[in-house]
Amino acid sequence: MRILLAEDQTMFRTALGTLLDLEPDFEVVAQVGRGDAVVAAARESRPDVALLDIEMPGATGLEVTPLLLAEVPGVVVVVLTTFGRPGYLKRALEAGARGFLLKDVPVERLAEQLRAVVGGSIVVDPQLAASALATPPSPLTDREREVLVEGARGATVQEIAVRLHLSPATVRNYLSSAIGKTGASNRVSAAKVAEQQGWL
Amino acid sequence: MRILLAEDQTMFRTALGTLLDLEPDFEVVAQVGRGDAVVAAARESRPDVALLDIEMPGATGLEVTPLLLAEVPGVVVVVLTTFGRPGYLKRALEAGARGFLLKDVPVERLAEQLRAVVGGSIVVDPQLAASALATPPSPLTDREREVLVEGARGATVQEIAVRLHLSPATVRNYLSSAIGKTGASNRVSAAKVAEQQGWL
DNA sequence: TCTCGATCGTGACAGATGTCACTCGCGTTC
DNA sequence: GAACGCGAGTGACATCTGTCACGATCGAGA
Repeated sequence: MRILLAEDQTMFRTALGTLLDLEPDFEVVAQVGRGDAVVAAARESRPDVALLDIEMPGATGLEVTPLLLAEVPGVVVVVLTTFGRPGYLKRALEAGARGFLLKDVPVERLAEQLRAVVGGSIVVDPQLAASALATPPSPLTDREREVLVEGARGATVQEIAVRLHLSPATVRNYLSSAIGKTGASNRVSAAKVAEQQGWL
Repeated sequence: MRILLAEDQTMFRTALGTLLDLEPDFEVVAQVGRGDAVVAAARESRPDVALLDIEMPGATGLEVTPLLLAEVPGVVVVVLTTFGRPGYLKRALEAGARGFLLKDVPVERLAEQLRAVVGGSIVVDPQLAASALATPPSPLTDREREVLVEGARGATVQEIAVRLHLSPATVRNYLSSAIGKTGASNRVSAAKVAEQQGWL
Protein backbone atom coordinates (compact mmCIF):
# COMPACT_ATOMS: atom_id res chain seq x y z
CA MET A 1 0.00 0.00 0.00
CA ARG A 2 1.50 3.30 -1.13
CA ILE A 3 1.32 6.09 1.45
CA LEU A 4 1.76 9.86 1.28
CA LEU A 5 2.49 11.65 4.56
CA ALA A 6 1.71 15.34 5.03
CA GLU A 7 2.69 16.70 8.44
CA ASP A 8 4.64 19.83 9.24
CA GLN A 9 6.59 18.60 12.23
CA THR A 10 9.63 16.95 10.69
CA MET A 11 10.54 14.65 13.56
CA PHE A 12 7.00 13.32 13.88
CA ARG A 13 6.63 12.92 10.13
CA THR A 14 9.86 11.01 9.71
CA ALA A 15 9.10 8.88 12.76
CA LEU A 16 5.74 7.89 11.29
CA GLY A 17 7.39 7.28 7.94
CA THR A 18 10.00 4.98 9.40
CA LEU A 19 7.47 3.01 11.42
CA LEU A 20 5.01 2.59 8.57
CA ASP A 21 7.80 1.52 6.25
CA LEU A 22 8.60 -1.25 8.69
CA GLU A 23 5.18 -2.80 8.03
CA PRO A 24 5.64 -5.30 5.20
CA ASP A 25 2.54 -4.22 3.27
CA PHE A 26 3.21 -0.46 3.57
CA GLU A 27 5.43 1.78 1.51
CA VAL A 28 5.83 5.49 2.22
CA VAL A 29 6.18 6.98 -1.27
CA ALA A 30 6.11 10.68 -0.40
CA GLN A 31 6.59 12.98 2.58
CA VAL A 32 5.73 16.67 2.59
CA GLY A 33 5.80 19.31 5.30
CA ARG A 34 3.47 21.88 3.76
CA GLY A 35 -0.17 21.75 2.76
CA ASP A 36 0.44 23.41 -0.57
CA ALA A 37 2.94 20.73 -1.58
CA VAL A 38 0.57 17.80 -1.22
CA VAL A 39 -1.12 17.79 -4.63
CA ALA A 40 2.11 18.01 -6.59
CA ALA A 41 3.69 15.24 -4.53
CA ALA A 42 0.62 13.04 -5.01
CA ARG A 43 0.68 13.56 -8.78
CA GLU A 44 4.28 12.36 -8.81
CA SER A 45 4.01 9.46 -6.45
CA ARG A 46 0.44 8.16 -6.98
CA PRO A 47 -0.27 7.02 -3.42
CA ASP A 48 -3.17 4.77 -2.40
CA VAL A 49 -3.60 6.65 0.88
CA ALA A 50 -2.84 10.23 1.88
CA LEU A 51 -2.44 10.89 5.60
CA LEU A 52 -2.98 14.63 6.07
CA ASP A 53 -2.39 16.78 9.12
CA ILE A 54 -4.84 19.66 9.51
CA GLU A 55 -2.62 22.41 10.90
CA MET A 56 0.08 22.92 8.29
CA PRO A 57 1.71 25.96 6.70
CA GLY A 58 0.63 26.75 3.16
CA ALA A 59 -2.75 25.09 3.36
CA THR A 60 -4.65 23.03 5.93
CA GLY A 61 -5.43 19.37 5.40
CA LEU A 62 -9.11 20.29 5.20
CA GLU A 63 -8.41 22.69 2.35
CA VAL A 64 -6.20 20.22 0.54
CA THR A 65 -8.59 17.26 0.69
CA PRO A 66 -11.01 18.28 -2.09
CA LEU A 67 -8.15 19.45 -4.34
CA LEU A 68 -6.35 16.18 -3.87
CA LEU A 69 -9.44 14.08 -4.60
CA ALA A 70 -10.08 16.07 -7.77
CA GLU A 71 -6.49 15.78 -8.95
CA VAL A 72 -5.75 12.17 -8.00
CA PRO A 73 -9.02 10.22 -8.23
CA GLY A 74 -9.12 7.05 -6.21
CA VAL A 75 -6.78 8.20 -3.48
CA VAL A 76 -8.09 7.58 0.02
CA VAL A 77 -7.74 10.60 2.29
CA VAL A 78 -7.26 10.20 6.01
CA VAL A 79 -7.10 13.29 8.21
CA LEU A 80 -4.82 13.22 11.25
CA THR A 81 -5.06 15.89 13.88
CA THR A 82 -4.26 16.95 17.40
CA PHE A 83 -7.64 18.50 17.97
CA GLY A 84 -10.77 16.38 18.11
CA ARG A 85 -13.09 19.24 17.32
CA PRO A 86 -16.52 18.32 16.04
CA GLY A 87 -16.34 21.09 13.44
CA TYR A 88 -13.15 19.62 12.04
CA LEU A 89 -14.62 16.18 11.76
CA LYS A 90 -17.71 17.41 9.95
CA ARG A 91 -15.70 19.43 7.50
CA ALA A 92 -13.28 16.59 6.89
CA LEU A 93 -16.02 14.14 6.02
CA GLU A 94 -17.82 16.71 3.88
CA ALA A 95 -14.59 17.34 2.02
CA GLY A 96 -14.38 13.63 1.22
CA ALA A 97 -12.04 12.25 3.87
CA ARG A 98 -12.56 8.56 4.67
CA GLY A 99 -10.85 8.59 8.05
CA PHE A 100 -10.37 11.02 10.92
CA LEU A 101 -7.65 9.99 13.34
CA LEU A 102 -6.45 11.68 16.51
CA LYS A 103 -2.84 12.15 17.49
CA ASP A 104 -3.62 11.19 21.05
CA VAL A 105 -3.88 7.49 20.31
CA PRO A 106 -0.81 5.20 20.30
CA VAL A 107 0.89 4.62 16.93
CA GLU A 108 0.33 0.93 17.28
CA ARG A 109 -3.25 1.39 16.11
CA LEU A 110 -2.38 3.59 13.17
CA ALA A 111 -1.43 0.79 10.78
CA GLU A 112 -4.58 -1.23 11.40
CA GLN A 113 -6.75 1.86 11.07
CA LEU A 114 -5.13 2.68 7.75
CA ARG A 115 -5.73 -0.85 6.53
CA ALA A 116 -9.38 -0.60 7.59
CA VAL A 117 -9.84 2.64 5.67
CA VAL A 118 -8.29 1.25 2.53
CA GLY A 119 -10.48 -1.83 2.97
CA GLY A 120 -13.48 0.43 2.54
CA SER A 121 -14.37 1.37 6.11
CA ILE A 122 -14.78 4.90 7.31
CA VAL A 123 -12.70 5.18 10.45
CA VAL A 124 -13.67 7.78 13.03
CA ASP A 125 -13.18 7.95 16.77
CA PRO A 126 -16.54 6.80 18.21
CA GLN A 127 -16.71 9.42 20.97
CA LEU A 128 -15.85 12.14 18.53
CA ALA A 129 -18.48 10.95 16.08
CA ALA A 130 -21.11 11.08 18.80
CA SER A 131 -20.23 14.61 19.87
CA ALA A 132 -20.13 15.75 16.25
CA LEU A 133 -23.71 14.60 15.79
CA ALA A 134 -24.74 16.35 18.98
CA THR A 135 -22.95 19.60 18.19
CA PRO A 136 -24.82 22.37 16.42
CA PRO A 137 -23.11 23.85 13.36
CA SER A 138 -21.21 27.12 13.61
CA PRO A 139 -23.55 30.04 14.25
CA LEU A 140 -21.00 32.45 12.80
CA THR A 141 -21.40 33.95 9.36
CA ASP A 142 -18.38 34.07 7.04
CA ARG A 143 -17.80 37.73 7.75
CA GLU A 144 -18.03 37.30 11.49
CA ARG A 145 -15.48 34.52 11.29
CA GLU A 146 -13.08 36.56 9.17
CA VAL A 147 -13.33 39.56 11.43
CA LEU A 148 -12.81 37.40 14.49
CA VAL A 149 -9.61 35.75 13.30
CA GLU A 150 -8.09 39.13 12.49
CA GLY A 151 -9.19 40.51 15.82
CA ALA A 152 -7.68 37.58 17.67
CA ARG A 153 -4.30 38.38 16.15
CA GLY A 154 -4.34 41.74 17.91
CA ALA A 155 -5.44 43.86 14.97
CA THR A 156 -7.42 47.01 15.76
CA VAL A 157 -10.81 47.73 14.24
CA GLN A 158 -9.12 50.11 11.80
CA GLU A 159 -6.64 47.50 10.62
CA ILE A 160 -9.31 44.87 10.19
CA ALA A 161 -11.42 47.32 8.22
CA VAL A 162 -8.55 48.06 5.83
CA ARG A 163 -7.63 44.41 5.41
CA LEU A 164 -11.18 43.29 4.64
CA HIS A 165 -12.23 46.42 2.73
CA LEU A 166 -15.00 47.25 5.18
CA SER A 167 -16.07 50.29 7.11
CA PRO A 168 -14.73 50.39 10.68
CA ALA A 169 -18.29 50.64 11.96
CA THR A 170 -19.25 47.48 10.12
CA VAL A 171 -16.28 45.66 11.57
CA ARG A 172 -17.37 46.61 15.04
CA ASN A 173 -20.86 45.37 14.33
CA TYR A 174 -19.56 42.01 13.15
CA LEU A 175 -17.26 41.73 16.12
CA SER A 176 -20.07 42.58 18.47
CA SER A 177 -22.37 39.97 16.99
CA ALA A 178 -19.62 37.33 17.03
CA ILE A 179 -18.96 38.15 20.67
CA GLY A 180 -22.65 37.79 21.38
CA LYS A 181 -22.94 34.45 19.58
CA THR A 182 -19.98 32.98 21.42
CA GLY A 183 -21.22 34.20 24.78
CA ALA A 184 -17.94 35.97 25.39
CA SER A 185 -17.33 39.53 26.52
CA ASN A 186 -14.54 40.59 24.19
CA ARG A 187 -13.01 39.61 20.85
CA VAL A 188 -10.12 37.65 22.29
CA SER A 189 -12.14 35.27 24.41
CA ALA A 190 -14.74 35.09 21.65
CA ALA A 191 -12.00 33.85 19.34
CA LYS A 192 -10.86 31.31 21.94
CA VAL A 193 -14.38 29.94 22.24
CA ALA A 194 -14.86 29.80 18.48
CA GLU A 195 -11.53 28.09 18.01
CA GLN A 196 -12.31 25.42 20.57
CA GLN A 197 -15.57 24.69 18.82
CA GLY A 198 -13.76 24.38 15.50
CA TRP A 199 -15.64 27.36 14.08
CA LEU A 200 -12.58 29.10 12.67
CA MET B 1 20.86 3.15 27.93
CA ARG B 2 17.66 3.67 29.91
CA ILE B 3 15.38 6.41 28.56
CA LEU B 4 12.41 8.31 29.97
CA LEU B 5 10.10 10.01 27.45
CA ALA B 6 7.91 12.96 28.43
CA GLU B 7 5.74 14.29 25.63
CA ASP B 8 2.04 15.05 25.70
CA GLN B 9 1.10 13.96 22.18
CA THR B 10 0.49 10.25 22.56
CA MET B 11 1.05 9.22 18.97
CA PHE B 12 4.35 11.08 18.75
CA ARG B 13 5.49 9.77 22.13
CA THR B 14 4.71 6.17 21.32
CA ALA B 15 6.29 6.49 17.88
CA LEU B 16 9.51 7.78 19.42
CA GLY B 17 9.34 5.06 22.04
CA THR B 18 8.99 2.32 19.48
CA LEU B 19 11.80 3.65 17.31
CA LEU B 20 14.23 4.17 20.18
CA ASP B 21 13.46 0.71 21.51
CA LEU B 22 14.52 -0.70 18.15
CA GLU B 23 18.05 0.59 18.74
CA PRO B 24 19.97 -2.23 20.41
CA ASP B 25 21.62 -0.04 23.02
CA PHE B 26 18.43 1.84 24.00
CA GLU B 27 15.64 0.88 26.33
CA VAL B 28 12.62 3.08 26.94
CA VAL B 29 11.86 2.51 30.62
CA ALA B 30 9.12 5.10 31.12
CA GLN B 31 6.68 7.18 29.11
CA VAL B 32 4.63 10.04 30.53
CA GLY B 33 2.26 12.54 28.95
CA ARG B 34 2.26 15.19 31.67
CA GLY B 35 4.97 17.41 33.09
CA ASP B 36 3.89 16.78 36.66
CA ALA B 37 4.28 13.01 36.25
CA VAL B 38 7.94 13.09 35.26
CA VAL B 39 9.63 13.10 38.66
CA ALA B 40 7.60 10.21 40.06
CA ALA B 41 8.18 8.13 36.93
CA ALA B 42 11.89 8.83 37.08
CA ARG B 43 12.11 7.79 40.72
CA GLU B 44 10.50 4.48 39.76
CA SER B 45 12.41 3.73 36.60
CA ARG B 46 15.82 5.32 37.20
CA PRO B 47 16.56 6.39 33.62
CA ASP B 48 19.97 7.48 32.34
CA VAL B 49 18.41 10.05 30.04
CA ALA B 50 15.17 12.02 30.25
CA LEU B 51 13.84 13.44 26.99
CA LEU B 52 11.46 16.26 27.96
CA ASP B 53 9.03 18.20 25.81
CA ILE B 54 8.58 21.84 26.85
CA GLU B 55 4.88 22.38 26.19
CA MET B 56 3.08 19.85 28.36
CA PRO B 57 0.05 19.95 30.64
CA GLY B 58 0.81 19.96 34.36
CA ALA B 59 4.26 21.46 34.11
CA THR B 60 6.61 22.48 31.31
CA GLY B 61 9.84 20.66 30.61
CA LEU B 62 11.72 23.76 31.70
CA GLU B 63 9.99 23.73 35.06
CA VAL B 64 10.54 20.02 35.53
CA THR B 65 14.26 19.99 34.72
CA PRO B 66 15.60 21.37 38.02
CA LEU B 67 13.19 19.24 40.07
CA LEU B 68 14.23 16.13 38.20
CA LEU B 69 17.94 16.83 38.62
CA ALA B 70 17.46 17.38 42.35
CA GLU B 71 15.43 14.22 42.77
CA VAL B 72 17.34 11.84 40.52
CA PRO B 73 21.00 12.93 40.53
CA GLY B 74 23.02 11.79 37.58
CA VAL B 75 20.16 11.76 35.10
CA VAL B 76 20.93 13.55 31.84
CA VAL B 77 18.19 15.90 30.78
CA VAL B 78 17.54 16.62 27.11
CA VAL B 79 14.88 19.15 26.15
CA LEU B 80 12.90 18.53 22.97
CA THR B 81 10.76 21.27 21.51
CA THR B 82 8.88 22.56 18.51
CA PHE B 83 9.97 26.11 19.03
CA GLY B 84 13.57 27.11 18.62
CA ARG B 85 13.26 30.21 20.73
CA PRO B 86 16.46 31.66 22.10
CA GLY B 87 14.78 32.32 25.44
CA TYR B 88 13.87 28.65 25.76
CA LEU B 89 17.39 27.52 25.02
CA LYS B 90 18.88 29.84 27.60
CA ARG B 91 16.45 28.78 30.26
CA ALA B 92 16.93 25.11 29.46
CA LEU B 93 20.70 25.31 29.84
CA GLU B 94 20.42 27.40 32.99
CA ALA B 95 18.08 24.79 34.43
CA GLY B 96 20.70 22.12 33.83
CA ALA B 97 19.68 20.53 30.54
CA ARG B 98 22.54 18.95 28.58
CA GLY B 99 20.83 18.94 25.21
CA PHE B 100 18.32 21.07 23.35
CA LEU B 101 16.80 19.33 20.34
CA LEU B 102 14.28 20.61 17.84
CA LYS B 103 11.32 18.66 16.53
CA ASP B 104 11.97 19.93 13.04
CA VAL B 105 14.90 17.60 12.45
CA PRO B 106 14.47 14.04 11.18
CA VAL B 107 14.27 11.27 13.82
CA GLU B 108 17.24 9.57 12.30
CA ARG B 109 19.52 12.03 14.10
CA LEU B 110 17.81 11.68 17.45
CA ALA B 111 19.54 8.48 18.50
CA GLU B 112 23.03 9.72 17.73
CA GLN B 113 22.35 13.01 19.45
CA LEU B 114 21.19 11.18 22.55
CA ARG B 115 24.34 9.06 22.51
CA ALA B 116 26.45 12.20 22.18
CA VAL B 117 24.77 13.81 25.17
CA VAL B 118 25.21 10.75 27.35
CA GLY B 119 28.81 10.63 26.18
CA GLY B 120 29.33 14.01 27.82
CA SER B 121 28.70 16.45 24.99
CA ILE B 122 26.25 19.29 25.19
CA VAL B 123 24.14 19.07 22.07
CA VAL B 124 22.52 22.21 20.76
CA ASP B 125 21.44 23.24 17.28
CA PRO B 126 24.33 25.45 16.03
CA GLN B 127 22.11 28.10 14.43
CA LEU B 128 20.00 28.30 17.52
CA ALA B 129 23.05 28.63 19.75
CA ALA B 130 24.27 31.52 17.64
CA SER B 131 20.99 33.38 17.75
CA ALA B 132 20.71 32.77 21.48
CA LEU B 133 24.03 34.48 22.02
CA ALA B 134 22.96 37.37 19.81
CA THR B 135 19.54 37.80 21.38
CA PRO B 136 19.13 40.19 24.26
CA PRO B 137 17.41 38.79 27.34
CA SER B 138 13.75 39.48 27.99
CA PRO B 139 13.14 43.12 28.86
CA LEU B 140 9.95 42.22 30.71
CA THR B 141 9.76 42.15 34.47
CA ASP B 142 8.04 39.20 36.14
CA ARG B 143 4.88 41.17 36.78
CA GLU B 144 4.70 42.45 33.23
CA ARG B 145 5.01 38.92 31.96
CA GLU B 146 2.30 37.60 34.28
CA VAL B 147 -0.09 40.38 33.38
CA LEU B 148 0.58 39.86 29.70
CA VAL B 149 -0.20 36.15 29.66
CA GLU B 150 -3.50 36.75 31.42
CA GLY B 151 -4.35 39.59 29.08
CA ALA B 152 -3.59 37.46 26.04
CA ARG B 153 -6.20 34.96 27.21
CA GLY B 154 -8.86 37.62 26.85
CA ALA B 155 -9.12 38.57 30.51
CA THR B 156 -10.15 42.14 31.30
CA VAL B 157 -8.12 44.43 33.52
CA GLN B 158 -10.53 43.73 36.36
CA GLU B 159 -10.14 39.97 36.04
CA ILE B 160 -6.37 40.17 35.88
CA ALA B 161 -6.35 42.40 38.94
CA VAL B 162 -8.39 39.90 40.93
CA ARG B 163 -6.37 36.91 39.78
CA LEU B 164 -3.01 38.51 40.62
CA HIS B 165 -4.19 40.41 43.71
CA LEU B 166 -3.31 43.78 42.26
CA SER B 167 -5.05 47.09 41.83
CA PRO B 168 -6.67 47.51 38.40
CA ALA B 169 -4.68 50.68 37.85
CA THR B 170 -1.45 48.81 38.50
CA VAL B 171 -2.44 46.14 36.04
CA ARG B 172 -2.98 48.76 33.38
CA ASN B 173 0.38 50.27 34.10
CA TYR B 174 2.11 46.92 33.71
CA LEU B 175 0.22 46.20 30.53
CA SER B 176 1.11 49.59 29.17
CA SER B 177 4.79 49.15 29.89
CA ALA B 178 4.80 45.63 28.42
CA ILE B 179 3.13 47.00 25.30
CA GLY B 180 5.76 49.70 25.10
CA LYS B 181 8.66 47.26 25.53
CA THR B 182 7.39 44.92 22.82
CA GLY B 183 6.76 47.78 20.40
CA ALA B 184 3.15 46.70 20.03
CA SER B 185 0.02 48.80 20.26
CA ASN B 186 -2.22 46.56 22.35
CA ARG B 187 -1.96 43.65 24.77
CA VAL B 188 -2.77 40.95 22.26
CA SER B 189 -0.08 41.78 19.75
CA ALA B 190 2.30 42.51 22.62
CA ALA B 191 1.72 38.96 23.83
CA LYS B 192 2.29 37.59 20.32
CA VAL B 193 5.61 39.41 20.09
CA ALA B 194 6.70 38.29 23.54
CA GLU B 195 5.72 34.71 22.83
CA GLN B 196 7.71 34.60 19.60
CA GLN B 197 10.75 35.86 21.47
CA GLY B 198 10.31 33.20 24.11
CA TRP B 199 9.74 35.81 26.81
CA LEU B 200 6.69 34.14 28.26
C1' DT C 1 -45.25 38.20 -3.19
C1' DC C 2 -43.47 38.71 1.16
C1' DT C 3 -40.37 37.58 4.53
C1' DC C 4 -36.05 36.30 6.30
C1' DG C 5 -31.18 36.39 6.82
C1' DA C 6 -26.68 38.10 5.31
C1' DT C 7 -24.09 42.03 4.07
C1' DC C 8 -22.80 46.76 4.66
C1' DG C 9 -23.42 51.06 6.54
C1' DT C 10 -24.31 55.38 10.10
C1' DG C 11 -24.62 57.61 14.58
C1' DA C 12 -24.67 57.69 19.56
C1' DC C 13 -23.30 56.11 24.02
C1' DA C 14 -21.09 53.78 28.15
C1' DG C 15 -17.40 51.49 29.55
C1' DA C 16 -12.77 49.52 28.82
C1' DT C 17 -8.11 50.40 27.44
C1' DG C 18 -3.67 52.67 26.90
C1' DT C 19 -0.78 56.69 28.25
C1' DC C 20 1.27 59.80 31.36
C1' DA C 21 2.86 62.09 35.47
C1' DC C 22 3.75 61.39 39.97
C1' DT C 23 4.15 58.99 44.67
C1' DC C 24 5.90 55.53 47.99
C1' DG C 25 8.54 51.60 49.98
C1' DC C 26 12.08 48.31 49.52
C1' DG C 27 16.28 46.08 48.33
C1' DT C 28 20.85 46.50 45.52
C1' DT C 29 24.55 48.65 44.10
C1' DC C 30 27.87 52.28 43.70
C1' DG D 1 24.32 57.39 52.19
C1' DA D 2 22.66 58.28 47.51
C1' DA D 3 21.07 56.47 43.31
C1' DC D 4 18.67 53.11 41.01
C1' DG D 5 15.29 49.65 39.61
C1' DC D 6 11.26 47.18 40.73
C1' DG D 7 6.79 46.48 42.75
C1' DA D 8 2.64 48.76 43.80
C1' DG D 9 -0.45 52.43 43.69
C1' DT D 10 -3.41 57.00 42.32
C1' DG D 11 -5.69 60.23 39.20
C1' DA D 12 -6.57 62.26 34.76
C1' DC D 13 -7.05 62.03 29.92
C1' DA D 14 -7.82 60.58 25.01
C1' DT D 15 -8.91 56.87 22.42
C1' DC D 16 -10.64 52.35 21.45
C1' DT D 17 -14.28 48.87 22.10
C1' DG D 18 -18.67 46.88 22.54
C1' DT D 19 -23.67 47.74 22.29
C1' DC D 20 -27.74 49.36 20.29
C1' DA D 21 -31.11 51.31 17.10
C1' DC D 22 -31.78 51.95 12.68
C1' DG D 23 -31.56 51.92 7.31
C1' DA D 24 -30.45 49.88 2.80
C1' DT D 25 -29.67 46.23 -0.57
C1' DC D 26 -29.90 41.52 -2.21
C1' DG D 27 -30.82 36.54 -2.81
C1' DA D 28 -33.21 32.35 -1.16
C1' DG D 29 -37.52 30.30 0.41
C1' DA D 30 -42.41 29.90 2.02
